Amino acid sequence: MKKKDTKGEILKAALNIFSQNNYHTTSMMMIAEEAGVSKGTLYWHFNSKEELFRELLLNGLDMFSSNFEKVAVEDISADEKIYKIIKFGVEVLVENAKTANILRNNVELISSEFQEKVEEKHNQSIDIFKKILEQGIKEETIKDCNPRNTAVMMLAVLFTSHADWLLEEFADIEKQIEFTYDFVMNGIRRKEN
Amino acid sequence: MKKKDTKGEILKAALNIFSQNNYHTTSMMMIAEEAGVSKGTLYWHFNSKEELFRELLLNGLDMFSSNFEKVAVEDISADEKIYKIIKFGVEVLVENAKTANILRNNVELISSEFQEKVEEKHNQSIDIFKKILEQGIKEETIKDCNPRNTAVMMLAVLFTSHADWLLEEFADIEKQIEFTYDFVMNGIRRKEN
Amino acid sequence: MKKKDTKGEILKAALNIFSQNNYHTTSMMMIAEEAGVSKGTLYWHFNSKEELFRELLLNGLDMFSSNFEKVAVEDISADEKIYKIIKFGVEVLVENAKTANILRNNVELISSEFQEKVEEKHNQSIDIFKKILEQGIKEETIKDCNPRNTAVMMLAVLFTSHADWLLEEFADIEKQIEFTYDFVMNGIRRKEN
Amino acid sequence: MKKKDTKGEILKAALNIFSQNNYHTTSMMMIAEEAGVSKGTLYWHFNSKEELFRELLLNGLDMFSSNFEKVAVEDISADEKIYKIIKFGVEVLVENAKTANILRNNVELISSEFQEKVEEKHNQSIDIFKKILEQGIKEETIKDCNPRNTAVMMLAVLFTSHADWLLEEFADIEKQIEFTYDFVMNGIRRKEN
DNA sequence: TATGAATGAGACTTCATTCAT
DNA sequence: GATGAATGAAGTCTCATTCAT
Repeated sequence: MKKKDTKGEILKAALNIFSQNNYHTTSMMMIAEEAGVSKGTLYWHFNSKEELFRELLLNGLDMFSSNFEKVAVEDISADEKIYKIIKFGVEVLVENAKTANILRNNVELISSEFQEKVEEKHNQSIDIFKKILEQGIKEETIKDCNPRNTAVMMLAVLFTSHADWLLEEFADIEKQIEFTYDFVMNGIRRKEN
Repeated sequence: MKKKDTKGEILKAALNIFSQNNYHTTSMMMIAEEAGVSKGTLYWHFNSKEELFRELLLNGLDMFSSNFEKVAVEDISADEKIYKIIKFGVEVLVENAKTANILRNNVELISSEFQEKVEEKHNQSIDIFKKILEQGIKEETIKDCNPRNTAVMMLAVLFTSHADWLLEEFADIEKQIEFTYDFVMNGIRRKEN
Repeated sequence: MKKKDTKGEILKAALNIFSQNNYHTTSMMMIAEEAGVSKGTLYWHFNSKEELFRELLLNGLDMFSSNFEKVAVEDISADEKIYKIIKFGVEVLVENAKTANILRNNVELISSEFQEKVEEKHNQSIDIFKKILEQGIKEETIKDCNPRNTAVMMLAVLFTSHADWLLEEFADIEKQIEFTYDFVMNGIRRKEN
Repeated sequence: MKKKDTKGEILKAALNIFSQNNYHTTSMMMIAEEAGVSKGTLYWHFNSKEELFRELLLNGLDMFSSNFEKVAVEDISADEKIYKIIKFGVEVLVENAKTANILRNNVELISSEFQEKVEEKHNQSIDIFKKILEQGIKEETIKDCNPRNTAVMMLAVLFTSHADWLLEEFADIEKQIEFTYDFVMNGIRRKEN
């Protein structure tokens, strides 16, 4: 009784292919084959390669910024918010390693119009981080840093690294969250007693 | 009486073009035009587009890892080494913004053989950082973290973020170095007195 | 209680679209949208794009040749026949501007088999004109020209020109008929008294 | 010692193919094969299919309007000018039957920008005819007609018909010229003595 | 050394047509 | 009768690469 969800199949296939390659080395043919449909079918469901890619990438970005936002408005301390965001970030990055790869493999993109949209999302996330940091400064748990630059660094830490490791040492996500949180909060210097 | 250094011109042109675009959106024609030579000339000096790109990218990576290495073997404390490396990293990233862009815009690459070489360089840098961290742990100035993961994070912090800012708040490189060093060493938590 | 005349709607829509574009720039999708039906419906009523187009074009051609024929067999002088045919031609061309455009925009066509059919209709019209001219020669009102070539020229005059003008000077159809008739009958030379 | 004139070969091949088919039924592949070069070579010499077609069509149109202009400024009577133009038109149309076919087969075209250029050339020719007719009216050899409409008709007569016949009855171009001239000047009515 | 014409594989995309529902 | 998803052939165009000069 259930209809075939071809569009879903295509998106799944595209996720696979785009995460292993990048926008330019991925061809519509590759996606069609992975999805088990014809090239024409791709164009029935999406107007262009870019539109298909957009849907994937923007969905991915949304997954982050929307959740960041949710944490940001909770009625908890900045410290807890940072922990939650890192926890969420690491978990999602691990579970959606493919999406994360698409994000990573396509920093640079196609049409500038599109690029702007991506940057906008990026800036949204940075703004959210910034506000949390400002809250923390007011609460006197975060030191009086430049919030914007610090936000950029936190995002860099969150996005750049995790997928690379998992296969190696941190099979244990919990440890990875702790590690990341500690790095961001305390840095690497040994506290002298 | 000095001959035209055509190969040099080509490399300079390629640096310009590759830093504004990426590997796949850059065509040999664009490079030839920028260099003021014909496409054929490109192929006299380089066997392929990939080889030309390789020279640029690998040179860029070398610039970092070789200097990291130099710092690593100096007879100074780990703490000082970290400072020097960050200082060097930020300065070079700023001065060689174009090369840095190539690195950023082409995380993902072409042939897997090439990709391995890039990863190898990357791992070299990580190893150097790791050793410095281990030195620091022994010296008891760095806390007892997982050195490899910490090294990855330091590299992420160093590479991902700087170009974005410069135009904005940190016209002053010194401040940027301080900021980065402080972030890595102490994190963002406020020290209670 | 009248049923929806879907086939009629399709033909009307096709007339609109084909008259603004031409066979190759008109897609089945465009016609389907204009008709407010799905592409599948088009294929229920017509076996192919060509068949749909054929119906339109051949209908258009028929409108002319059948009326020409009617005039041809009337019991009037050749002179009167020519006037009637020009009158009819101009009027119909004006009223059925869309059909006329289809005729004009698709001189060259698709399958040669089809093309032959179009040429056949064309030749039918020429033959009718030829006979009228021969009648006129016998009646000594038409000069002793080559009737076939003259017929071709009359058809050219009739079909090629009218649509272009209407918007300009001849809002008045009567004048246009007079002008065309005079051009064909008397040419442009001034009669000397 | 003579170099291969590849661009010339391509144009010749394109003329062949475009005159037998039309813009949309002619593919770049067909032209490449006819010219004995690869598809890529077409794009070395022309930026697009449209540009290639443009060169052919606009050249063709120029051939006419430029020669019309030359006749128009000669110091002869309007009557003689008309004869010369018809003579030239018929001769060229016959010799360049292929170009003439391209003109005929592509009344409707591609980009509207292009279409405007074609219409401009068309209007140029009409203007030239108009001026000649006005001269004739002043000289009292042409009757007092509407010059613009008459010009349109003359052009229609000139362009629509000739190629079709030659194969048939008028192997003799001279006769064809006479016939056309007579049709335009005197129409078909028999002069009564 | 240098050029630029030529090549051909492969990319994106369109669209007439089919067919299960 | 009608729908719309699916197909696949065919078309335009790009571009790394080669090669005769």
